[in-house]
Amino acid sequence: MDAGALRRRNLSAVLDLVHRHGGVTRADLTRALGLNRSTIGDLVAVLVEHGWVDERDDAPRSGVGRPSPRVAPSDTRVVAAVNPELDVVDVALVSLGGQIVARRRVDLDHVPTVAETVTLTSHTVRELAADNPGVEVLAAGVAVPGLVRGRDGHVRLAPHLGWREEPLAAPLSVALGMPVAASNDAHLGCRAEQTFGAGVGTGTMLYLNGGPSGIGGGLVVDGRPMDGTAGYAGELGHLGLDPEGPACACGARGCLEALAPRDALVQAVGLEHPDDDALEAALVAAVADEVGGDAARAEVARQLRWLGIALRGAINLLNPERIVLGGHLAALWRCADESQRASLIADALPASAAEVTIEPAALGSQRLLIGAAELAWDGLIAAPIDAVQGAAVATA
Amino acid sequence: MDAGALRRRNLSAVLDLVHRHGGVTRADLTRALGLNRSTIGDLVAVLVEHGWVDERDDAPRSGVGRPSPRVAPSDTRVVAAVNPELDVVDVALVSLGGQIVARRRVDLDHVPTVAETVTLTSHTVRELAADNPGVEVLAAGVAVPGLVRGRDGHVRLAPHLGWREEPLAAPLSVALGMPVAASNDAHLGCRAEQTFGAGVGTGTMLYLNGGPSGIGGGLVVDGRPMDGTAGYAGELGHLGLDPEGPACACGARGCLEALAPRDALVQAVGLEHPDDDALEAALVAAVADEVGGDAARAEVARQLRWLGIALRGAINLLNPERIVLGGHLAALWRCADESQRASLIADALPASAAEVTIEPAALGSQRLLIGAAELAWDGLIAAPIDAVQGAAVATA
DNA sequence: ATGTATTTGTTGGTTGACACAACGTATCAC
DNA sequence: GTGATACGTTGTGTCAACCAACAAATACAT
Repeated sequence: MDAGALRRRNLSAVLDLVHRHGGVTRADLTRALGLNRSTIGDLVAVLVEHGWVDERDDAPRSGVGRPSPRVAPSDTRVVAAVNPELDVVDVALVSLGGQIVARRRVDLDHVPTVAETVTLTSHTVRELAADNPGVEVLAAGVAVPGLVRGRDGHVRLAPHLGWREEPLAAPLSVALGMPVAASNDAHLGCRAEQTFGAGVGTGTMLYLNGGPSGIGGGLVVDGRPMDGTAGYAGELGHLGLDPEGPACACGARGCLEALAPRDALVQAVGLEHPDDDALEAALVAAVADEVGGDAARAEVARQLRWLGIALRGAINLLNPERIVLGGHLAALWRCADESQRASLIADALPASAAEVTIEPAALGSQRLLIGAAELAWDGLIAAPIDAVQGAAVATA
Repeated sequence: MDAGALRRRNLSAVLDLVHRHGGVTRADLTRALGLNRSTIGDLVAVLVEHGWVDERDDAPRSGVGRPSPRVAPSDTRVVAAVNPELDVVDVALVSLGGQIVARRRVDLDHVPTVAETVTLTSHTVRELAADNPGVEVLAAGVAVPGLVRGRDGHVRLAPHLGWREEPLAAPLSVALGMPVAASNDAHLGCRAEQTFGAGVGTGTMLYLNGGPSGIGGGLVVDGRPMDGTAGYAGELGHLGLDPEGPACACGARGCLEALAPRDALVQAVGLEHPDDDALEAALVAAVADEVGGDAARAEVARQLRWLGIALRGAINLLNPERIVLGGHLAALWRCADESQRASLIADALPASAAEVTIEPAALGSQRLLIGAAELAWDGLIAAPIDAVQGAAVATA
């Protein structure tokens, strides 16, 4: 590593801290990075000069001494976040600091193709940029419900959307004129929760998301997202738990996904196409209903049992610090009683079980877009100076 | 990160390359690290000056141009590696470069206590050092068959040895007068295979070891050992595969360890207390025996099926580049036919399954000691200059 | 044998990033 | 106000890595 790389690394570390905390004082930066005050001053000055951050005098007073200015993320630099789904393409502009600046859900009466997704996204990003004068869109990230090769953002298989072996990041990058990265939606949900949600500050974390099309997940190891060799890690839905269990869409038997499907919960509460919030509310109500809640209670207990077996394996394998549950798995968690919650990890090895905490996801429906934005920010935060000089920048 | 840290990092990177390859040319170092020739020259000079490496003219000639001297690890700097087991304390001195310089197995007629292990180790290390004049023993690493808290080398539980909540690294460090680290034996086997064995060069790797006391394992993520939050990761033996399966020593049901025990293979071939090599040979012979091999074939097939279900889950969860099998799991692999080998990963998601290769472990009975030595080298390689100035050094 | 191309080590000077010390400045407590 | 505290600012110093020019050692062609 040469001296230039050292500078890039430190600039990157400062920008990353500002991003994660949505603004920190210079004094905080000095403490967090262990660098000299004058060096921090210099680094911040470079970032200000390049337009990444602003210095403001609105930091909370923390005691005696000269107050330290707050280094705040620029509110004009944004990235685009995209999430194609069954009947909608969800697009947002997300600022440094992880705030959604603008969002538009483009409803469709059919499942989008890749080509449609590219053109729709491209139009929508331009519209959003036009509606928000002054913002610069620097890069884009896509959350895809399926297996995505991380290296080049190529979609291997998105069964839900009917996509198979389709390049996605490359054509979208051409259409938008900016760098584009794509990844699996659950991975990005995991990233979002780890950066801004229920997993803030954790080193090793496991995220499981239950959705209509199955159970996906993501892993964070030593504070960094772990995507596996090609980007396909985190498929917790396909842990084999019961050789005699029901057949799974993946071809095997007794996967967690087949044993704890969202549909079964929806049926148990008698709703049609509820969103996650509605399902959770109905489930909590049904479980609390002493008279008519038997079916719901039974299904919840059944799914919690399988979830516990899956978590046992994952905890023993990974010794995580935290497990974050999203989607219908969060709903299960919320309507479980204390003993059910305890039994979720009861069968794991005690040493590992003692250190793990389980939390429901915190970011709700913004999760995937924030995660996709994180993916887009990656390259920019890693090399903030090169990025400004080198990248194609779309300005409204 | 300041300039001093940069220097330390680069020194450390050079020393690490020399360690992993047992010697590299200066030209190789410039290519691998991307630093200037003069910088590499400087870094190597510092390491030579501090006694970590020697420069020799015995590099293989690689073509035209001035030959580059070989930077070889010092053969006098060693660490101690220790592996307490049921009826033996195995101790070795391991050089930079991963070579076992000296080894002594201290046989016992009983299971050693922690206190015995400490005194036996301490004596044996001094003896080995005395037998090898000139070597400096700089640190020690212990491979423990049980759960070890990585932070402080405290043994949470080693059922095999009857140890429970016993400090180990701390008293041994006092006895030896040098830094001591301890970790789980399967973790260290994993490290050894990843550094010098069947996993060299892999980014994400999974290691499973089958032994008389169960199935353990280790993980490597992005080229670095992944120990989990407290050091208990890698317990692949306790993936729950069958809710109706046999009870496991851990208290749960249907763990891989309970479904594919070494004992069952030993029984199937009718041996008593064979070592891994003997078991493997007998198993291969029995499976090839058309007349009398039915019992062995059946048990091998049964265990391979369960191993496949476990690997399915692990592959889907981690998308590893390589899976390394040790102990009786390697024996299973060696006597499996092509179709059985293929079916091991057949049920995993195709995208992940396509990228993974399975290999039997390569380092045999040296694995644990080499891994324990790696643990000891960690701190020294991370800060080679500070280590020499600061550490207590035992000289023969 | 000789010369040329190629690769690498060596040397002295230069650049750049961060540290340090001294000083200036803004707040709090009294 | 006054002192204590904490922090930003400025100029100087140090150290690590780079660079360019040169020297050395090999392979290969003639």
